[in-house]
Amino acid sequence: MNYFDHYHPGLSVDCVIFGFHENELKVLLLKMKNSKKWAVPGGFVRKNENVDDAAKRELKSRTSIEDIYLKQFHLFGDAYRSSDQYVDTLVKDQVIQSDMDSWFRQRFITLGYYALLEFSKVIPSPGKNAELCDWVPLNEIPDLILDHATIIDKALLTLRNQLRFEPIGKNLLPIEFTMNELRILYETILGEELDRRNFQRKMLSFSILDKLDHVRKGGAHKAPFLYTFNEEKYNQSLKKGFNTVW
Amino acid sequence: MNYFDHYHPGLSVDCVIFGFHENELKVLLLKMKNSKKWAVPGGFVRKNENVDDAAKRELKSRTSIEDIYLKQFHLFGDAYRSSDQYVDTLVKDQVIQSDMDSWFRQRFITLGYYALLEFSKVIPSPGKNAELCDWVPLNEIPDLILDHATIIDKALLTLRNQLRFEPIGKNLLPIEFTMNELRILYETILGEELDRRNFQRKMLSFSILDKLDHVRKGGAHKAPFLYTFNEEKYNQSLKKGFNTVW
DNA sequence: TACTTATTGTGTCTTAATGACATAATAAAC
DNA sequence: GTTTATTATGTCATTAAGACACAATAAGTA
Repeated sequence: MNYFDHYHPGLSVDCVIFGFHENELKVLLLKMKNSKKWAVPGGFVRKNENVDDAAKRELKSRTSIEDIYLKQFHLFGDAYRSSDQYVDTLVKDQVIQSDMDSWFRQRFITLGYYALLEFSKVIPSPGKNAELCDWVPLNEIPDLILDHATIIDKALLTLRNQLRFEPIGKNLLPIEFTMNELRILYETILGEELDRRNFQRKMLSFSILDKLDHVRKGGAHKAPFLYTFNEEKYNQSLKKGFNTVW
Repeated sequence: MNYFDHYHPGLSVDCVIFGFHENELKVLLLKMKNSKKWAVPGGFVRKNENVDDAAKRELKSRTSIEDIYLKQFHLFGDAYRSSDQYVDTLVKDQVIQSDMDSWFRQRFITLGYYALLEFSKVIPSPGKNAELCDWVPLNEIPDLILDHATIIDKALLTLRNQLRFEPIGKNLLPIEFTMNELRILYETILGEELDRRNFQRKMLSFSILDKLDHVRKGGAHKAPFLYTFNEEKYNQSLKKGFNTVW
């Protein structure tokens, strides 16, 4: 197969896939074949395919999930973000066949997407170019290829700013969750501690959560109430926006 | 000259250039040769050029301005955002020579940038592919090629959201301006009226403006004081951000 | 010159949001 | 039954926001 015939030249998409598990924010990464380096899942764009759809396609094949909260956040377009040395190692390690050499030696720009999804629903699948596909906590990111560390940083930064416009917990948490879990998610994304009581007051003031009549038993101490997003109210509030400041 | 030898394939940049003049927000547009349609200034990316630099280059050649506040805001990547019919008219109207035909018939994705600059400093220059380069008020946008109307809409939307992170007046207004001019700029971008007195209070609370000791004479009625951005305080505040909400 | 007019400069008041913190309730462990 | 850690809820002072009043003044008018 000749890549030049089927894909848009010099363009890739990379997806920073966020999940929340055991009170930690994690990203789904691929371990490269015959290498210690990891990478953000990514792919190429078919000639007649919307760029957004290429990202969706890659996401589905890595996670098995179809309906995904997915947003482009930045185009990484520096002239020398890839290099010949990098492709040399790919060929040497037999990650790519030598007949694809000229495709991979192109200059590539890459469009970064971030995805939010419920950890437990994901079935990680490495695909044919990777030997492993796994969740990695944000503070344990391993050595990454190319500028993928930058791509993750920028995704997190965008997510942090996006928090002002949209309560992203809806996409990252399971149907039922405690206020504590929601707050810890916010703290992780914002990188700062929030007062437990004030957070709850503010969150409830948005009127997008339903308090359920049962609690999460099993842990030590007092059992916390469970909450769920009220889809209808959530969508209504989303139109108006959640930030009153201007 | 063969475009394929010099430029990154299937990629363009388009710049939505904002200026503020006579209390109106305007964009700099190009009128296409032999056509009634207008376009946002744009260009291609050289093979060894950062994408950002390609946008800067285009901006400099249209406005003569070197140091520009410029931000990428969205990649427009739908598969059929261009069309063969469109290129047919370009060739027919001799906007492009027929030997460039195959270059222009590629599928193009385009990266949208918005620029903020001081109206009076700009020297509009149409270049060789347009017959006119002129400022157009936002509510008088003419018929535009391709998806350029969408590109402008999205730029304005991004600018509106950006207002929460950065007082963009600094880039759009001349050194000295009245509080009234600053407020009208905000009202235009936000698309809503703001209370004159509350706006002033809020703006001054940021402590990034210096009140000058002279006023703007000439208009009828009481002469308003002039203000200027205090560069040092502005940059300090920018680090912390201007929005207290989360 | 004195008056009119439209606009600017500044202040007040009420209400809402935020930040800091206190206390009671309760599930699990001892 | 008691202890312990956590959750649920409330209070209070401070700050920000929204609505609006009134004095000051430059230019035009009589």
